Amino acid sequence: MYVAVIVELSAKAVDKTFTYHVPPMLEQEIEIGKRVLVPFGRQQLEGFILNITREEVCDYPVKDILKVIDEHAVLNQELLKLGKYMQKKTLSSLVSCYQTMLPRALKAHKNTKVSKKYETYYQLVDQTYVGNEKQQAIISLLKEKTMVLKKELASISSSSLQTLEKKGVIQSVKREVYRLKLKEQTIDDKVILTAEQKSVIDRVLTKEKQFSPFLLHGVTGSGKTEVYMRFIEHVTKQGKEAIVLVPEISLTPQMVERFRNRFGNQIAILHSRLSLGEKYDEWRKIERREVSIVIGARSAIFAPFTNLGMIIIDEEHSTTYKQENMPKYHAIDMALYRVKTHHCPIVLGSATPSLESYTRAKLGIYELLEMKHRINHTFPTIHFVDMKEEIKKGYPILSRLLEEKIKQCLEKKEQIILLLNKRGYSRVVTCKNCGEVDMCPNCDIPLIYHKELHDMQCHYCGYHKPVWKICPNCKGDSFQTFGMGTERLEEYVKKTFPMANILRMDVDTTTKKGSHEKMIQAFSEHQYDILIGTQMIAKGLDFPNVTLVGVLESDNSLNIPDFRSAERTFQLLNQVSGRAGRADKLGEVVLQGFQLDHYSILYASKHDYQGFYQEEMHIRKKLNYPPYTNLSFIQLKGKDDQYLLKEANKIKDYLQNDHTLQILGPSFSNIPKINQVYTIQLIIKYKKSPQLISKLKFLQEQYMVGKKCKLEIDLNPIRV
DNA sequence: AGCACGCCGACT
DNA sequence: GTCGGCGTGCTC
Repeated sequence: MYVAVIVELSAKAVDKTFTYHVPPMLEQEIEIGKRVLVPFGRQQLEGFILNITREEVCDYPVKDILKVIDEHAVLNQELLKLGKYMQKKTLSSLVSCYQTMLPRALKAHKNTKVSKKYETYYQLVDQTYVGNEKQQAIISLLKEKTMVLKKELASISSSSLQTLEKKGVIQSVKREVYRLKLKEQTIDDKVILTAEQKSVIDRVLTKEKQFSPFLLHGVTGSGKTEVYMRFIEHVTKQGKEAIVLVPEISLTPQMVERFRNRFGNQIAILHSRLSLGEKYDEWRKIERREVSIVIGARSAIFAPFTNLGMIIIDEEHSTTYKQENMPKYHAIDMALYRVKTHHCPIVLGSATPSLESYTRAKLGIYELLEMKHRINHTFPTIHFVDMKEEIKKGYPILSRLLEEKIKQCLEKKEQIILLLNKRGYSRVVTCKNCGEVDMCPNCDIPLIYHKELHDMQCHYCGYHKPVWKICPNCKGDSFQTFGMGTERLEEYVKKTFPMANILRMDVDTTTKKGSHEKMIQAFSEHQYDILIGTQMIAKGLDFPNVTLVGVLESDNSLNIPDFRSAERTFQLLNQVSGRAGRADKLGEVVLQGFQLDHYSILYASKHDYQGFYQEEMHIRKKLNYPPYTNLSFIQLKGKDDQYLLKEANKIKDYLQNDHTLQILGPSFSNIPKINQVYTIQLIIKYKKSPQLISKLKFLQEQYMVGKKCKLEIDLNPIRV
């Protein structure tokens, strides 16, 4: 017997299978999709079995496999095929595709330390034995309950426990335990469906046994989650399984809780804030069919179910569904591929679908479902405040209007969310005398002042240093600061409203595991009146008592040089304003900014998706951007920026031979230098180009070795 | 990723 | 004359 093995190394040169002989001892154990340990050159590596053959003719000496690692295959046939599809879609090595589909504990890698966790129990074997007092206490406990935890018995007397085991009176049993501990379930309040919800459910379920992609366009507060739960209820009743993707599950604990309350232990949860052991356990629950529902972030799309009945992707426009490092896959691509194999529906839900998805719905590639009404029938009122005026009048942080609204809100004992997508205290520190700016030595961007830690931080490379005492340039000792972050906003709001309880949520305050959940919990229990936070608080939070949302620098994201910045701004504002006034109370939103007449902000304030879609599509057409064209993205990274520029121009010349391609750049990336490494990029626009993939593969090979720079390719990038 | 092979500069 | 630099290429 011989096996074709792909080894754990992720380099172009080893992106192929290697043939090994299977010693007769191991023949029983081998199976496609299992991991094996093999000799490879002078080292030993792990790899996946991709094929098994009886005979093999080779012109080289074949080595034996050393060990079969798994009892059960970690990759089933479907996932093996999906990995090949991912490889094609992302131009990454096949083995890296397989590795990303698995939790760390099951990746083919020598240093995997994560394993199953066991608890030791004891049971009584000899019913007749009579011992001393301590021993009898243990025995009677075991007579009462057949299995008792070791910890519990050892607390009576660990030495007696040992004696009894040695004498064969009792016996230890190991049981696998799952590490993820969840809160107790509460009562599930199953609501009465609206007509809109009913018709959406009916429409999808008529196609439950075929590949059928749906785009569910439902405004915030229209009850999408309830619809998802009904789908899942139906699917699991048919004995099938469902996957639900959410952008970042640790930010949406309420949603998980609702699912858990309805489906209890049928759910596994997968997201990045779980420990490696917890992730592995959740995976095992799926593998052993102990659950039929998975709710999780991007990588949960690879849940090894074999009888999928539906995939639901909530907030389908979210950028978190695209992996930023290699393999740069998009979860929606993977999901579509899976539902095709399983002949089942997929529901992409959003209040603000991506232009690409909405266009697909218009073209009939997706079936469009709409939910236009909020369950409580009100949209929040939106106020605009031009900060140019406010600054002149001496209100640079909170406008007079927002301050007044906060006051009113606090008097009514209602809650407030303030969003500012910048962390730290102030953004730039300059010398008053000579204007010198404190910059990051590794990244060429200004350092950000953090008051609590009293240091200067770089938000890109993590570099930090003490605050200047004297200017290194002119020896001056007075400085001024520009720009505001959440830390400063918190300080200001505390000063203005000393009686209010204020909670700040950003990367700096949520580093500890579980702190997210605790903070959100505390805020929802009204332990705080005002929640101040970055982008991370905008997603899917559902607080019935929040009646005022203030967005500071709401037009900030428009200044990012990306053709999707208007779309992002629209999505963010829509989402944020959806947070206010969800229950019976009327909500209000205050948008502060400098260019509030921008169409993305105007349409967001009118809750007019259609209007935004039309206008943005018009611009995309004029400028030849997706969805009217396809994009590919090439990045060159290296320490010598002049060299990078030369190489990028060479690449441009090479690609420009092909007249189906339009090349933009080379240009420096948004953050030109991070950690001493420069990034230069090229954007490739095309309608149809049969040659492109092979050209990109050629480039990939050229830059594999021997160059002073690294080349990265992103097909269909979501950030440029 | 490792590790050897191999072909050019500064040393006992 | 040799030691060692790391560019190139191979690993079943």
